[in-house]
Amino acid sequence: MTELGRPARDRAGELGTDLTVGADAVGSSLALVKSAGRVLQILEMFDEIQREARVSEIAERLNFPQSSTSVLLKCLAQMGYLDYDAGSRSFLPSPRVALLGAWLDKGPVRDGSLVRMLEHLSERTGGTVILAARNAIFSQYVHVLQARTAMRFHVPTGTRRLVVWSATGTALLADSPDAEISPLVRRTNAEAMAEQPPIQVAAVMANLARVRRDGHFFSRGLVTPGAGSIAVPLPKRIDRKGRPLAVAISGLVDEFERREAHIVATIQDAIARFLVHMD
Amino acid sequence: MTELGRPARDRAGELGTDLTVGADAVGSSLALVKSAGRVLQILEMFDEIQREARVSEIAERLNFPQSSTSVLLKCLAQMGYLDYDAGSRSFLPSPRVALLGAWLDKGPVRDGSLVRMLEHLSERTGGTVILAARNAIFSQYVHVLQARTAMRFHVPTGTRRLVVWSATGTALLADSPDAEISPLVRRTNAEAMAEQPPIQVAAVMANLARVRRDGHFFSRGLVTPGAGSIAVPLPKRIDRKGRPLAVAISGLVDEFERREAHIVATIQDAIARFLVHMD
DNA sequence: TCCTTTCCATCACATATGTGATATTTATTG
DNA sequence: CAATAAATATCACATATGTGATGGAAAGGA
Repeated sequence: MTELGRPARDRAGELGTDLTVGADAVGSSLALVKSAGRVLQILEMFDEIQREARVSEIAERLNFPQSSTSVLLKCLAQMGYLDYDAGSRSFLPSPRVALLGAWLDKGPVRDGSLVRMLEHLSERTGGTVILAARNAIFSQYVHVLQARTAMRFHVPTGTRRLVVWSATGTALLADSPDAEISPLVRRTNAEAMAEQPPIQVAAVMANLARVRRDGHFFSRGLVTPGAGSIAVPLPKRIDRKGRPLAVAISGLVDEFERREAHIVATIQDAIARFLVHMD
Repeated sequence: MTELGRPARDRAGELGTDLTVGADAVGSSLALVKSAGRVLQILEMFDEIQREARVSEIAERLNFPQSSTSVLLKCLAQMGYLDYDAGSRSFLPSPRVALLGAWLDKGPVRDGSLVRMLEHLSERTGGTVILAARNAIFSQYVHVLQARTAMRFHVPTGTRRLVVWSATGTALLADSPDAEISPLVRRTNAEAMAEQPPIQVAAVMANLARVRRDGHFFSRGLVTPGAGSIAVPLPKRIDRKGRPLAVAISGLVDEFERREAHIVATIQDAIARFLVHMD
């Protein structure tokens, strides 16, 4: 049987250690087609470690059984999506995957300036840096740079939060017309009710008002107790199709209380500096 | 130049119509894990059409059963790799996939100048433009721009040719030490013998000598009768890890006979113009 | 509006896939 | 060079997945 409970490394104890924030990433029930999800998890894992890896490491990191991992990797290599180095018995994404999503963005995503901006933010703030996009009723973390501090929240790529009730989600909704909000909240309450107490439209609207007024949104443990997130909507047109994107920095709420102004300034400066040259 | 024997499916009638060149792309026996391959085929298909698509179209293009396609696409959307637009019932890769392979190349692949070069070649020559990388005993077509002419060979992305016996393969091997060739030919004969008569080391070496001397290799129906390909090795360092890549233009062998010098010049000019600024 | 056509979701069975256990291979150590 | 440890491949079964068939929903036409 699969182990649905969180593995031991996730025991968050008392804020004294590495908090792993809930990751419904891709696994479990979300994957109607198991290996479909795994393929992409593997590619995303490489995105994170940026070097070759061997079967055992991949199996361990992603919590796949070793035997399945072995078969899947071999298959991906045969198809030419991974290169296999027999000497080191290690795998690495082939040039073929580099082209997979390339056409999607002629702008900052493709030329790397968006990623550079995220790296810059990571260095400057030390916090967890998150790039989020909307997916149905969720804000999904599309790219995550883990925090550099000793005490940190670990947030896997692919993590999802309710778009109407999270820092990144609020930022993503900043440009949506008011008329869409209320139906969205209803839908959210309908679909995600089991896990959350119902969300109030008024509260969501209040958050939206703030992000629209201030240009950023500070969530004080909106989702994860102890965690603060400062989210900022990215300019439209970052994505080729104009889909909204948002950045957020996450860290300890107490620390972020104090540094709020500075962090906001850092983010906005970074956006201005790194994302100017859009076609 | 000897002409290799080949399976019946390549015997393409009288050259009067659109020849579909054999595509062992990803399907069939190659996919030890069916849906793993399909996921990537889907992403590659979007790369080709560069717009949203609906279930039926995707199923048709890729020859997947509609029911399976439906489930798989829904799953990918749930995981956030595709965006689903309920209005048009269409799917499109999300920004999440744009980042998948981005880290692999800081250079021409990532910033798009490689792709621009390929597009340029497509416009200038009208032929099928192929980017190939090595995968075990194969040269695999990593990116393909279909020809613009009425009479054309259709070559799917993912197609594989023997690296020791194809235009792109010969170009890929140009920088390999001689000592590697003979074992590679033996391995090829061992693994692919059933489909091909044995390949002679001497013939391969002769081809290599030509590509090294001329900087390009013209295959006159080496694999596909009626098709000519002119392949040129790309400079090392295009790929971050220094893996070899090659471009090729394919078309009618008779026409290419005449245009050979011009096409070679066009390719080499394009390489010089588009791929100069490598880090 | 109703009829026709196209497109998609769903079902239940046949089958491909995932997995724990185990064998095999490769690396490490004495 | 054994002997041990680590890593990966393989096997056979349990199970998740793929699929043709079917019905329902949306789009198009009269």
